Amino acid sequence: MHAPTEARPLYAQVKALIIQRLLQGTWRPGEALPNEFQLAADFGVSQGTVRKALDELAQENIVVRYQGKGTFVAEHTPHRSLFHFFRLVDRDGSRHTPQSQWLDCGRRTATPLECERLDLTEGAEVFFIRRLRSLSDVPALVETIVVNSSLLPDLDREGRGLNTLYDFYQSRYGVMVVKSSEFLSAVAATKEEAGILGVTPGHPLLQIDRSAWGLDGRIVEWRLSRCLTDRFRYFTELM
Amino acid sequence: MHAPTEARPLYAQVKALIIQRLLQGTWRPGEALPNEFQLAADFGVSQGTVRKALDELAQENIVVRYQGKGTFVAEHTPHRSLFHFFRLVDRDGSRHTPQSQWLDCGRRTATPLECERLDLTEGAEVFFIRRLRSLSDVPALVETIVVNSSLLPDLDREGRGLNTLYDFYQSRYGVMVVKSSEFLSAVAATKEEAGILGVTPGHPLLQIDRSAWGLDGRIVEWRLSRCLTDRFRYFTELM
DNA sequence: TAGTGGTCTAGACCACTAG
DNA sequence: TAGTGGTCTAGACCACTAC
Repeated sequence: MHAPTEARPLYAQVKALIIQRLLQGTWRPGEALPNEFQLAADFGVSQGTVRKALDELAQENIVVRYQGKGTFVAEHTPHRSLFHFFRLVDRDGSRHTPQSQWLDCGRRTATPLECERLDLTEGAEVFFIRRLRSLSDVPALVETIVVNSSLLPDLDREGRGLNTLYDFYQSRYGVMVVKSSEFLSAVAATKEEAGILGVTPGHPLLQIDRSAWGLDGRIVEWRLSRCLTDRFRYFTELM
Repeated sequence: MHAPTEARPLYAQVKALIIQRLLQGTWRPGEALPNEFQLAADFGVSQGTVRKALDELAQENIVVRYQGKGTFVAEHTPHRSLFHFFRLVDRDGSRHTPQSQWLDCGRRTATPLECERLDLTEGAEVFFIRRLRSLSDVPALVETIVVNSSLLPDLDREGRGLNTLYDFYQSRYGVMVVKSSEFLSAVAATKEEAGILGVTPGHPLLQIDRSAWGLDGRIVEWRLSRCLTDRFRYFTELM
């Protein structure tokens, strides 16, 4: 039986309840959820309804399901972070693992643009990282990462020098990045960028303006990357 | 009952059979498919199995389902083509419909690069289009489109001046574009491009190298677009 | 009112994993 | 062998559409 007051389908309600528990930390990253029948009994619905909820969560990379083993909270390993969110690939389509070199970082008041992108009120404090990323030891991009410092406190102390951040956000703060959107454009390298990347000023760079959202729907991070695409290209698929 | 010789799940077999019928033209674009029970009886499976096949086809934009109405072959209207495959949006995220001006077109022997991209043997004939696309009457990009002329014969006679091609491929040839992949990079405008787009040579342009595949898995088209991103940006989402 | 897809249930059996 | 998710079925009822 279910209450007729709630308009959404049952499976959507179950899905929301599971997300709620994930946010509360009921199950940690990598941990197994109870099996379908246990969840079904728990929520007072049939196993098929739980299945539909879990299938949707699996499709959104929030849980991972293995036949014969169980359903697990998706873990943002460095490999997964890179494979999923880092879209620069070699000319032949192959992927390489980037290295990171931190150039600068610290806390400061958010700029108006950052407030807009991070959905912050004027004057809020943010933590920023400026870093150089290389592929096969060749400088590939410079980027500025800005995070809401209330969402990820002490990142400046604990995260220094990290290469992949999304897995750190999850393991350290329980913040799971589940979606990002990007605006791409072609720009000319500034003098500073040209110096870092080893090209002449004005060299065409691919600018990636990315916002990343967490499981709770709040914006976690904004980053602006300026990439050399002489050796590597940005790959995407549309279906 | 089902034959135990086939390893794939039943719903996947049903899905493949439906795709086969779509390729044969059993149901035309925009037409309704038989309802779930009719298809189930037809294929000798249960309605739930047909549903799973149709749900996957709907997710891949191959069919469209409306509660109370039926399941229809997805129609590549100009609007859908643009909304789905044309990724340039205004700075504020809003979409505009581009206009097209054909600069050149014709038949010729494919270049080695085109043979590679279109999976053609050396010396094959292709049809090409070179056109300028504008947004709100402002030149936005120049692109070269190359198609396999055996897959889309007489496109040069019948398609002259068209703005959106994917819906034409479908309505004229029954070729449905279902997937594309793109490689993006930042490049410097050539003299010719600069002239057409109204900028100075060397101006940064976003290059989009796109291949598009049909329902049968064959490559339909390759295009290389070089876009001004001063006013517009390329938008994409990662989940 | 009849026909469609959408949801929900209950139960059977299969395929894979692990001790 | 026991436990998990994956597939498949059968049937009930709901929500929406069109006449």
